[in-house]
Amino acid sequence: MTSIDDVPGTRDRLIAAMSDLLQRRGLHGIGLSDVLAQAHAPKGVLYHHFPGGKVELAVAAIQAAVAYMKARLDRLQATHDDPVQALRAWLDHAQKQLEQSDFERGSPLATVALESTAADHVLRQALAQAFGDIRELLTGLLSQAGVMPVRAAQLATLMVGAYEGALIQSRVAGSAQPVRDIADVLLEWVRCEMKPKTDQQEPESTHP
Amino acid sequence: MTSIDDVPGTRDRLIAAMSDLLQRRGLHGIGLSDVLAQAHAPKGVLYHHFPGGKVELAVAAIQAAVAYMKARLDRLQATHDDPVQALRAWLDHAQKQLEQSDFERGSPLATVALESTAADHVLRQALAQAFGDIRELLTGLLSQAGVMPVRAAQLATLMVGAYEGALIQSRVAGSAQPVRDIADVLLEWVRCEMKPKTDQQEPESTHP
DNA sequence: TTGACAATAGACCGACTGGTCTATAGAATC
DNA sequence: GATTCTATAGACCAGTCGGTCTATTGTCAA
Repeated sequence: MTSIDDVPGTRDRLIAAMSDLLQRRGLHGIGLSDVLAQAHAPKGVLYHHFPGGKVELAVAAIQAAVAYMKARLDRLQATHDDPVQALRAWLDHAQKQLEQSDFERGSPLATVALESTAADHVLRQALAQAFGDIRELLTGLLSQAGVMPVRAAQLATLMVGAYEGALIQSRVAGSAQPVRDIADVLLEWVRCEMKPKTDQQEPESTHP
Repeated sequence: MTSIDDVPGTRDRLIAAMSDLLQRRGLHGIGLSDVLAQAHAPKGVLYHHFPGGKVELAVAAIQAAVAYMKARLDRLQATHDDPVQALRAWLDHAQKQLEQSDFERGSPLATVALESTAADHVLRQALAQAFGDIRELLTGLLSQAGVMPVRAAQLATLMVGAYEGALIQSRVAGSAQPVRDIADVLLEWVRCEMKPKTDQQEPESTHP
C-alpha cells in the first residue's frame, strides 16, 4: 500500500500517496510535488481527477481512510466473539503499523484536524463526518456488547481520543510504550463496563 | 495573553504570538510574516533573539507552554485537597479556553508533534521532553493520591492522550461535548482507581 | 564625544508553492 | 478515417516562503 506504483489506476495511486504523506507530515507539510513524485504522476492528472486541487485530494484520502477502518472493524467484529478482543486486535494492528513505519505513520485525520482552520469549511466538514463515523462504529460495537447506548457513545469518544493521543505520544517518544499502556488500561476498563450487563463472555484472556 | 502588544519585551511577544498560532494552525500552517505581524515585530528582531529561526522560536513556545501548564497544575494541586477535583479543575479550564477561542485553540504540542518528521531532531527532542514532563507531573499527582507508581504512570499517559484526543474531536465538531464526555468518564474511572487504596476523600461531589 | 554592543528595522534573495494552461496520447463512438 | 472525450504530460506563472544582509537606533561605559 505504501510502496511503489502498484499501478491500480492513477486516481487511486494519488489517494494512496496523499494518505501516506498526510500521516507522516500533514497537509501543510507536503507539497504537491511530493504527492506527485510518490504517485509517479504529472501535475495535470491531479487537477483532472481532483479539480479542487490539494484539498479535494485530501478529503478523498480522509474518506478512504475511514472506509478502510470501517471495513477492518467489520471484519474483526465478525471474527471475534468477544467485542473486547476485537478492540484489542484493532489496537494491536495500529501498534504494529506504527512500529513498521518507525513511528512515522499514525492517523491521517488527527494531523489535518489540527492544521485546519474554521475557514477550511470543506476539510472541517469531511473531518467532522469522519470522526463521527468512527465514533458511530465503536458505539455500535460497544452497545452490541451490552453497554448502554448513551454510555457507549461516551466510551467511543474516549476510545477515539485516547487512540489519537496515544499515537502522538508514541511518535515523539519513538516507542510503542504509550500505545501499549493506553490500550491496556482502556480495554481493562471497557471490560469492567460490560461485566454488570452481560456475563456470557469468552474464557477471559488478556492480550498475548 | 492572546491580545495586542501588551509590550512585555519583544522576545516574549514573539513567543506568545508563536504559541497562539501554533495552537491554531500548526508550524507549517503559519508563515514568519504571520508571527511577526501578530507580535508587531520586524523580521530582523526575530533572528536576533532566535538565531535558529522558526524552529528555535517554536521550541521556545513549546517550553513556555509546558512551564505554564506546570505552574497551573502546581497551583491546582495546592488549592484542592482532592486530587481528582484538581484534575477536574484542570480539564474544566481547558474546556473553557477551547470554547472562548471558538474551538480553534487547543494544545501547541500535539499539532507540532504530528507535523514533525524524524529528521526534525530539535523539535522531536523538545516535544519528547515536553510530553515526558507533563506525564511526570500527572504521575506525581496520581501517586500522591494513592495510586501505585507503575499504574499512575500508565494513567498519566492515558490522561495526556485522551486530553489531546478530546481537543481534536471538539475542534472539528465545533462543540465541547467530546471534551466533556472524555473528562467525565476519565475522572470517574480515576476515582475508582483510588478507592481501593485510600478512603480519606472529600464528601464526594461530581462536577458542577 | 567616542566606542561598543544589543536591539530594531526592513529591503532583498533564491527556492519553492499551488494552480493554470496548452499540447498530446489513447480509447471509444460514429 | 473522423470525431469526441478522457487521461496524461509538463511548461509556466504569480505569490509566498524562510532566511540573510545591511543599516539605523538606543543605551550604557569610558
